[in-house]
Amino acid sequence: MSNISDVAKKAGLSVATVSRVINNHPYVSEEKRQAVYEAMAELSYQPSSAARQMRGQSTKIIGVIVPRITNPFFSYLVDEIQQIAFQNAFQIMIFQSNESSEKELSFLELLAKKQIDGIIMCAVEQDQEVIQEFTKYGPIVLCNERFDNDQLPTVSLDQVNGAYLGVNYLLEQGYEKIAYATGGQFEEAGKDRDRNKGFNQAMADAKVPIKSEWLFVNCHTISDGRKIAREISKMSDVPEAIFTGSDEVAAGVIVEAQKLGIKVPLELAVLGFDDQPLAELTTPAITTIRQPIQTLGKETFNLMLSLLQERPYQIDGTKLQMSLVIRESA
Amino acid sequence: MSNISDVAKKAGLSVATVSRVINNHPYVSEEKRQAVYEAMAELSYQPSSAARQMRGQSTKIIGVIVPRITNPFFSYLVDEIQQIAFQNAFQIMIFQSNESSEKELSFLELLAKKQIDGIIMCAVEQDQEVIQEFTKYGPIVLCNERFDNDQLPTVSLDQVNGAYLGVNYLLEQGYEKIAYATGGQFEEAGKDRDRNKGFNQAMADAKVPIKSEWLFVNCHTISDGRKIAREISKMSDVPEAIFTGSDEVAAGVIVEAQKLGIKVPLELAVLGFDDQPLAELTTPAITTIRQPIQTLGKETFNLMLSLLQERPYQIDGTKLQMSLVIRESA
DNA sequence: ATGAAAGCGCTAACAG
DNA sequence: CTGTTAGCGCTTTCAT
Repeated sequence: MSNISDVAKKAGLSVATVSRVINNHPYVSEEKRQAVYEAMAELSYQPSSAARQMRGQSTKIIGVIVPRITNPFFSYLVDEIQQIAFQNAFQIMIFQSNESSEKELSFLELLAKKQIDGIIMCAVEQDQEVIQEFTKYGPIVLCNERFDNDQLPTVSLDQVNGAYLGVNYLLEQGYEKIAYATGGQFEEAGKDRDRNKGFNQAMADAKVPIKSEWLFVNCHTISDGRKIAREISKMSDVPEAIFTGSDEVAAGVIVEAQKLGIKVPLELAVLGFDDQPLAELTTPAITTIRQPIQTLGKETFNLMLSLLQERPYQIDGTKLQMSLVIRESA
Repeated sequence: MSNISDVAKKAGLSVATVSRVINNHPYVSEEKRQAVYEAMAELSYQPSSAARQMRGQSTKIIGVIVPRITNPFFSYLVDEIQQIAFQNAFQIMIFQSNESSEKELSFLELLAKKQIDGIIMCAVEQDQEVIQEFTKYGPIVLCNERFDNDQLPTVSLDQVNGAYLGVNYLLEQGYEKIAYATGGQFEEAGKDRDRNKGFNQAMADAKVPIKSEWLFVNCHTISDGRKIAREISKMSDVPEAIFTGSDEVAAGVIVEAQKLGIKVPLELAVLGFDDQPLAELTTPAITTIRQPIQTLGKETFNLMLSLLQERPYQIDGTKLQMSLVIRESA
């Protein structure tokens, strides 16, 4: 590997001039600039990123924390972020927090070590104060997660509205006995609180009571969905419809319900969330709430970029709307 | 951020000693070692990775190239690799080549820039010589891809056998009019050539002729699968079964076929590949060839690690067997 | 067993 | 416009 002084020697110039050319500084004559380019090409020179980093420059790497990459919602989100990062000459480093706050902390520390320029958090396990503390090392932006008093730069979708949209649709279809599967604990302040709020609000607006037996917590996977279907099948008072937190859960409910002889949507209407590819694969296909993942990813990265460059950025919220996709399951 | 000399000062020792402690060198008295640890803790000192890299040390980052992370096969593979990388204190950097050889090349160059220690290629777009060239900068291991005369360290599954297994099962079920959807071009030397070989072999062994109209090339997605179903429905001579290159394609075929009134598996048996979660979601559920992704990921990373540490590693091929998972679609 | 000091490759004053 | 030079934080001889 050749270094900057090899290039300088070859071009018959000083390292400073070479450095200036690399960094597109003004005040270099066109003639010498060309000479440097030639020398770089001949030596197939690549500036050492380590050395540049040490000089306090950026790493051109953004960390992205997700709970788990195998969840299609996140793999699509990461895909989007990575595409536009690549266009901007950034690499991204994916971290899976696996709902472990220690793991998350170890990723945050990479920012302190200056191994990455910034972090996009699509999952958060720490308290706000802890995260806030790390912002002094570099920008941290929250993506589709938020704290109630958001001090941190955040791009998020209106989950309250998303849930309201879904539950309200169920209500409009005439369903009143509505079950709900949340990814969190159905707590005031915990995970998925915004969706819970939307659910509560829609039910309250329609003056339909919520039945606590029909509340399923901590549901994320296909097999969680299957479990729900089994539980429902054993109930004496069964719900007519269920609003789930993801298409995967919905798919699980549908598949298992049918195995148990429960007709969907006739005996149990199922509403998904996300609009993942698999939503079209089940029979019946899943009616769901579409989250604009592409725009979400794009806006998040743009916000990160503007923070890095210390220029203002206005998020275009109009493109971040949830929408209802009606198929067959509800 | 405090640096090594802050720690040295605090501990009343030299930077050299601190460095020795950090790197677990011998010849440091237990007493001073403790003093250093204390000072590090008090200052919450983190060695700068940039500085270490510049000293020719490793980055503790492995790059992983996949075609696209949204493909569940790869997201599960990456998940597995990342889990065991984390256990070994490595970070992984995911690159999506999107079937573009320029993109792939730009990732390979990160190895030359010493920004990463090694590369795991789960997709390859370059010629072998090009890749070989980069091995002088660090280890490159192929994962589930291979060249015919493999010079490069490789962990791969027996795709010939996998395909043979599937097609043979179809044959055993009495199907003779068998269609085949490959991810490549059905060429002797191109992509998916091993599976093609398995297909050809199984058909030849059973003395069943291959019909070229029933060969579909370049199929990867659900919508590719749908397209196939539509084409089949228009044929005058229709196949009785189809062997696909992935569960996604199979799912697309199934969903669209049923929409068109073709009964699966009665009128068209469908065989998938991978055993992805979605294989259980369609009606009928997909009969498929299971690839041992977890073991594949683990063996690949272990091989990389051994290369990095320049010690030998024997891949345990017995755990890398394909298997047939019989469900309902064939 | 410990410390002083020489770089690793690069950028950014500073001087011309 | 261009060159000289002092570090960035760390590891590693080479002394002691």
